[in-house]
Amino acid sequence: MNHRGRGARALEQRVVDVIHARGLRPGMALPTEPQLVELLGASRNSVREAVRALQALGIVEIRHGYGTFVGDASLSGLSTSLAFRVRAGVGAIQDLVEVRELLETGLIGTVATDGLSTARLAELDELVAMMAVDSEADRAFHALLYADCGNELVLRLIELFWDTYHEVEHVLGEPAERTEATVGNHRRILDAVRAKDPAAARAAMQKHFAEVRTRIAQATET
Amino acid sequence: MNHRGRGARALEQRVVDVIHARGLRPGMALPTEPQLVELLGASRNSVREAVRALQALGIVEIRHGYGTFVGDASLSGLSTSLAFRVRAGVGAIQDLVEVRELLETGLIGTVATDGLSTARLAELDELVAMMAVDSEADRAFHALLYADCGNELVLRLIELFWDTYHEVEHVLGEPAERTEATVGNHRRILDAVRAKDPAAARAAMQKHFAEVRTRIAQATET
DNA sequence: ACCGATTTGTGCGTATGTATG
DNA sequence: GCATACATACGCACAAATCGG
Repeated sequence: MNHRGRGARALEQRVVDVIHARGLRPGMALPTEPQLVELLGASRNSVREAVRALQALGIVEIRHGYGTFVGDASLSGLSTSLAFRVRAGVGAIQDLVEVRELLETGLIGTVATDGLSTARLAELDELVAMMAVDSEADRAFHALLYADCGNELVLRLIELFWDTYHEVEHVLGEPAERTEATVGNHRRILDAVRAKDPAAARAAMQKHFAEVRTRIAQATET
Repeated sequence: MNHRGRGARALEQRVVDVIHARGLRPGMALPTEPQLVELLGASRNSVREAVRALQALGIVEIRHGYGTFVGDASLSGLSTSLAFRVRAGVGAIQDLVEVRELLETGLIGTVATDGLSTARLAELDELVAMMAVDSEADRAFHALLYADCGNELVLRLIELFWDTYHEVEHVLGEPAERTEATVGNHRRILDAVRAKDPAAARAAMQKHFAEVRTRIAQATET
């Protein structure tokens, strides 16, 4: 047994340790490859592979011919991993929607309790109106609904799941028509938020996702 | 000279394409490095860097001296990315815990409604008993609680957020003692599930996370 | 328990493309 | 345009790990 742990992953961690030890912030430059080779006592290949792995996780950002910089660890790694997962798995689409439902039904309760500004409500009204003809309005609606919840992570996650869902929806399913039912569901959600009625908001959200699920079930059966 | 597309990311995608094209399922072997070199027309180092990036995302699993295999995209490798994000100040620990709370309070309702087998309940009883002395029992409890929910994705996500939380907890805070209050909260959750009382289960879960949040608030103030 | 084949891990050298000054 | 520094890519050789005979 190596007291250093598995060689491959150990190097990645040591690069991260260098970042933390030097107090490097996102956007700042890492030591150059020769410097990392000298610091970590490993060959160029090993260092490069470790840095490449960290790039896949969004921890560092490599710019050709310029240098390696600290990244912001965006959720792009989760995105590609999820995309692979839904293509490999069978029931993965339902799982994806169920996660969205868990997050959004929970969040809509707090949003409805706290309430939204009249300006924000007006923006959402407009998005609902456009939803019948513009599929992008749907995404914008869900994003804007939780924009003020103060949780950046859950915002990114909802956007990420939404994007992944629509990628695979287009690949493996029919183009979902923006039916009157969909628009009506979103309007009910918005009305409940405007009335500051958390229970009604949750119920409307559940009804919305229930219809999404049935639409998926129909598409996957064919 | 080289093929089109950005060298690094393009190779990763092409390796993934090979997996999809051959219908490789998780656990099955990828072509060997020399074969990938032949298939993709790239050097061995480039292929290795691409595969290492995929390993960081859990898409493939590399076993020294044996081969490279399709991974299950367990998302466990992404905990370092999320942990880095939190430590870099991009996201907050509270956000992380809030996402866990949203997922688990939503899930525990369905679990309590459907009920669990007596065998599963006995296992959970045992984990609660061990929780006072074994911190790993806490993770196992939350994992086992939703093991039968039929949603593999949400399971992995809960594991991911739990691992990330405990990584940053160890780095930036004191080792959290398994207090009697923690054990009691988990017992209350379990009792509510046994009684098939969704409302009580959700309430117990919220109480659990409320105490986690206060513990975080105390740690971040110091 | 050893051997040998296979596969991944590591190290080194060199050439090329790219951004900065 | 030129020079410098850097990342990128390629090729080769050897070490380490695993499996099956």
